[in-house]
Amino acid sequence: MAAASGSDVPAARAAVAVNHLTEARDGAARLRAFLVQLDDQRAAWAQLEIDGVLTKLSSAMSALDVSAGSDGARPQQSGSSCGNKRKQSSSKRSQRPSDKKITATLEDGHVWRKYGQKEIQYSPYPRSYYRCTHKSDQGCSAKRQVQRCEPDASKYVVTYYGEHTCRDPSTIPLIDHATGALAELDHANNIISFGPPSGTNKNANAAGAAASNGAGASSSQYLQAMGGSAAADQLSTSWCISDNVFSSSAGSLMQVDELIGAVVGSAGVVTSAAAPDRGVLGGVASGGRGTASFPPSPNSLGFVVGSLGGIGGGEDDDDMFRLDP
DNA sequence: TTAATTTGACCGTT
DNA sequence: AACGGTCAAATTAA
Repeated sequence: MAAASGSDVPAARAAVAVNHLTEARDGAARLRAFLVQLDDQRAAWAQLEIDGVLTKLSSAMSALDVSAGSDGARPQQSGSSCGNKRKQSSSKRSQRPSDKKITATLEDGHVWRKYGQKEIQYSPYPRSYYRCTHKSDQGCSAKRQVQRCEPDASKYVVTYYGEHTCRDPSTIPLIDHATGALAELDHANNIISFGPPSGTNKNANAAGAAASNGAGASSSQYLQAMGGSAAADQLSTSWCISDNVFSSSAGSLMQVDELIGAVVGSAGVVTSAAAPDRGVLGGVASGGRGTASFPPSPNSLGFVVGSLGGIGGGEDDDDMFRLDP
């Protein structure tokens, strides 16, 4: 690459600038690390912003063509001093989310059933609780919570808990060959699978339903940003894996996780490979009556799942696999 | 009629 | 005692 460093900016001044940039980057990284510890949707939003700042800072540093200590920002997570969490009792409350993301659509390839909604303190928007539709069917323990994003009401903060153990075609996260994240299906082998394993994506009846109105408006542009019709073959919602940070400046889908370092360290930020979206959109638009509740899960796919003769007991579900002393 | 959503009550955790 | 997660009866939609 053309060195050209000296011609535009005097080396001395460039060094000073880089020094400041480095400090700024470190500060931003620390702030982000702090935010990660907060389990707040606003914090998540702030992280997104900080990611952008970090990217810019890195770019600026690169532009100055100075290699300012690549160690730069260290995550410093698990704040040994400032963030001492209590205990992690094995209670229903402290089930840690396997994934958390800000998204514009509620559609994620799985079929959910809402079982509750609560007003949350200090939050203008209620939180909705969903569980996998196949909980009663197959005892699938996956759950998710959805809440409008406070800084940007057109988006949602979706937090996932547990993994899908159901075998319904519509809920099987197909394997992402790119990542090679196979194996998942293994532990659930004992289940009979109907129909073709992959090809049968029921591309939702997206039926352009898209631009319906109000709420939907802003989401359409969002979808477009996410690459439109990403082949349905990779809707892998990467459970627990979470190693990607989607943060194209235009704003797209990002995963909030504790992988601060990944972003901070490198200038070039990842690219989104798999948008866990199927091009369905309905979701957002349809709901909305008077109350500020969430739209029902757009599960228009009528899938008959084979009954697997008694999986487990059935009723007392609720506590997933946990035994309360 | 069945299935999904709504909504207030209940209960465990903090 | 407050808050948040879940239950379950009532209601609505398909």
